Amino acid sequence: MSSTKPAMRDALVAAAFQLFLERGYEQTTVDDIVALAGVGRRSFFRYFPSKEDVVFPDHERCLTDMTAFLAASDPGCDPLERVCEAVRLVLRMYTENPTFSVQRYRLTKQVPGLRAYELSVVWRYERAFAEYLRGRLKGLHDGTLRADVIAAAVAAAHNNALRSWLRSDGHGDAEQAVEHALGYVQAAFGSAGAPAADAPPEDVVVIVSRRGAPLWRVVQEIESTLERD
Amino acid sequence: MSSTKPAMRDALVAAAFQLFLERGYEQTTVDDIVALAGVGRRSFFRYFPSKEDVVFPDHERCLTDMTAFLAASDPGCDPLERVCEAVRLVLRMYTENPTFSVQRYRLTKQVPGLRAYELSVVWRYERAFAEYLRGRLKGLHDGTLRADVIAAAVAAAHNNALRSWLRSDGHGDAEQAVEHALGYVQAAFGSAGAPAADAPPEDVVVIVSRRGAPLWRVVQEIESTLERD
DNA sequence: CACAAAGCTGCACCCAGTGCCATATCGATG
DNA sequence: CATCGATATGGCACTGGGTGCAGCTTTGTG
Repeated sequence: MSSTKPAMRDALVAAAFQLFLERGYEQTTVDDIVALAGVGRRSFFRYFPSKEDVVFPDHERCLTDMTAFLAASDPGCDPLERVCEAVRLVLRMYTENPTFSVQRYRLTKQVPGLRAYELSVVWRYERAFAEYLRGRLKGLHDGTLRADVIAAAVAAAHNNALRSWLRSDGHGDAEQAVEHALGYVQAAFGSAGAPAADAPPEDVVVIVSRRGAPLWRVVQEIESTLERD
Repeated sequence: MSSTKPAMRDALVAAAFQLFLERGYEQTTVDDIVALAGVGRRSFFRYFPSKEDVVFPDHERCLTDMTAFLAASDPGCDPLERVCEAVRLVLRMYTENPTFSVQRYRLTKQVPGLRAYELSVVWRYERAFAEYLRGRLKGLHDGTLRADVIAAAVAAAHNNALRSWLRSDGHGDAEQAVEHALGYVQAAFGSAGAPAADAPPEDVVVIVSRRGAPLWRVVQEIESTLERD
């Protein structure tokens, strides 16, 4: 099986986090880690391409899982909804190990190098969203633009909720927070993507403004909404 | 003056790019660069904290400029519009040196380390947007969430347009492309932020619908629009 | 038991980045 | 003009992440 092998890998992660937490990330050398884990230095780099990778041991797996999840989508489903579903998948990875996630959050928050690394990881998730959306929105006006913007918005919503949960030391309800944040994005782009292959082009524009709104405001709103096509 | 001093800095950038373009980034050592520039190795790190920084020589300045620009905003202006204005500022930095920007784009496209670095740079722009928007949307429902999501959307729109311009080798019209992309974002979040302090609550409802539009579509649109508040 | 494949280790090496100190350059001042 | 001090530069040695290689051990298999 795939879960019984990596005893050494887990030992390295454990040793690394123990040292990171008691001395700090930059004050810990790879030699320190392998000494504590009782393995050779070379073996560390067999399991982790770089020192930073040991902080995000499961992201690679999660990323491939998520990509596969998107690839296996029903071609008729709502693309935005599907991406939101993928986000919930990612969130689950964090909530499965709350204490670990919180510890990692504290580390990444104060070590610039780790923050940069995390950024590149998050970016890969966002790219996965965008690639999927590009495929679904292909042919539509501004398809790739929409795909990129929506992917970024979804990722930002996820991060916002996740970070607030992490700041609460894993006490709040992460699922609910993410649900709320995704709701906001879905409201903003509400099926602004592909209205499913079966729905023909439509021309419904709804503007809700408030009594007493300055006229220029209403006009602007109409213009900008129309421009969406 | 501030523009007459950094002869050495410019020489280092020139030497670095010459070597990067003819040998590749990773095949070029810092020693190679300083040898070509005819300066001491230590001086390189005096001007650039890391080898990667030499690829983005002006981002630090641009970032502080942009932050100052946002900080100097009229408190009554439309926040989203202001952020879009800031984006145009960033774009200008790219379009001022098209050939340089295109060369850099080719480098970052194929060197993972540089891509990661660029990511962290872009992230700082996005954070500047988000911080500004957080200040402007403070107190509103989901203020920070909106700020983060809108900032991400704006940055994504900018990047989408910028990258398409860079792929065209700087031939297309970058301004127009970014304008179009920003238009999409403004349509999606059309002043969903603060309706300016002077605008009191309004209650105007305008519905533009094409004859024969499916009713569920209208309802969905109404829901999503109402939720924007 | 023999043998091969895979995993682990140590070693030597490259290169980015840093701290420290010596030197040079230049402007102000007596 | 000489001197002094601030600032810019250069050289040097050192740390530490990351890699290629070659040898050793373990494990599974006939």
